Amino acid sequence: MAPRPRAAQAVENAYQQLRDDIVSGRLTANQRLVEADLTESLGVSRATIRAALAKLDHDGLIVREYNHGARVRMVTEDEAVEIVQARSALEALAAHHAALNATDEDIADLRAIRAEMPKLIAQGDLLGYSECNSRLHARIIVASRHAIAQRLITDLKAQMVRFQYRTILVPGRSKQSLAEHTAVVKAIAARDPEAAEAAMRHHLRCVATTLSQTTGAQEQHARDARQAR
Amino acid sequence: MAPRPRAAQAVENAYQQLRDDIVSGRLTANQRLVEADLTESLGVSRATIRAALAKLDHDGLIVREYNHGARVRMVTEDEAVEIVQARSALEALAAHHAALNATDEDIADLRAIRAEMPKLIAQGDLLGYSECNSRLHARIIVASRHAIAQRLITDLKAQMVRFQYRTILVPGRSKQSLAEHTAVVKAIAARDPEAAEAAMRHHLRCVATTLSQTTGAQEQHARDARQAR
DNA sequence: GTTCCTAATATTGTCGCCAATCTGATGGAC
DNA sequence: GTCCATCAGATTGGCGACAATATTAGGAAC
Repeated sequence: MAPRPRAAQAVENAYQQLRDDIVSGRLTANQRLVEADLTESLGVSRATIRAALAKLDHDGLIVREYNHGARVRMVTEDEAVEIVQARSALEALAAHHAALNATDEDIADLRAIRAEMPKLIAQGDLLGYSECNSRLHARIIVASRHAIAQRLITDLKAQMVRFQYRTILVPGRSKQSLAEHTAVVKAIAARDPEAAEAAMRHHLRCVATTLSQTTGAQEQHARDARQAR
Repeated sequence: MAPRPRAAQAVENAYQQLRDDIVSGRLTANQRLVEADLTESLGVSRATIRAALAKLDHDGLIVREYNHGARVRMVTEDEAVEIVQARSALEALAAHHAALNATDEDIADLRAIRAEMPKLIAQGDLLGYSECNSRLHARIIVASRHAIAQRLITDLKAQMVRFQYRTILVPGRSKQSLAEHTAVVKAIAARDPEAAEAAMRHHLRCVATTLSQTTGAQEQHARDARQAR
């Protein structure tokens, strides 16, 4: 029952370190991850590196081929769009179930989170808004009581980290986003599954569209950074 | 480019062996998987066992807790229903994209597979029908050209192995299933995304309902087999 | 000059061992 | 008789070394 500090987890540390390096872009796309090198740079054994690589493979952040080692698997813009589409399908499902299963406490929380959003937009704190956005989505999924959807969406979001602030930076997007979120919360509070599902689907379709439109300079940048094995 | 027989992969063998043991039910629910025991029974080293357990964890077939080892994670009926619901959302997405992206060859394949189904039902070969069913679904996903949906659905199906023949055994279900599949193929062939999505959603909703109805004697059996740590 | 074969190197796959941690039991104190 | 501390057994976490495989460089034959 105790929190259990349980520090000094070698694999967890190595995993987090590598994950940060990939997400932050310190490791470029398709870059090879040689286990011996990681052993030296991270100061842990190869078995530990190997376990960490297995977790990164699980997250879809790297690809491993037999006897060929691991390479950084940078998500392309096209894949990001596909991920948002898949999230759309799953979060619509979650919204549906949230409308069916939400408790009064769930709904109070959702309303509280949504109420924060206009303030953050007014302050121009887009980073804070994006974080608030994530919290709202996460809370809806919890309210849905749908464990499978929760797990899948969490996994998908892990692969989207590189794009998490992309859409909200588009001018005018934040206000539209707020309206969409409001509609979702309202439908769940009204315990209308169909409306909640439709509102969430609409919201994420807009996100996908916005994401597609940013596919220009960014894609060029990705090509520049790419390097052969 | 060569197929590369590449046999005698220790981890792959151990993984397949354990996977079969779990799927077939030779390993009961919540049973502990002690690495030392597996080392002896499978005749491979602990590092190999460990890698195999990581893959099984990735598949969701076992759960691993820190310093507590691994236990068999038998999917319950309730979770199976959730998995079908998530598949429904994702396969509806795939059907939508299949209608958008299918080539003439894709459609010809889909029609060919669908044409096999009535024969198998007439012969009473429900196992063959179930296999044909899987092939049709898989072919639709390939035709969708949606890599993310394909990966997620494949992962979900891996967790459903224990229930793969459950629904088709329900009397009268096979004929209904055939009609549903026919509607999906027809909508994709007509390149009507909305209709394809709706048909697939309807089909999997029926599967989920059928699965829920079988939740009785089976669930009792699961409770009996359960054992403490 | 090109191509194919061979060998050297680099990298991953697998193994056995020791340390850290958790579980359960035993024994003493109240 | 009950409860808590201590200790022994069991099990996993982490490490270094060896074997298997792929990549690459070099040289010989045509």
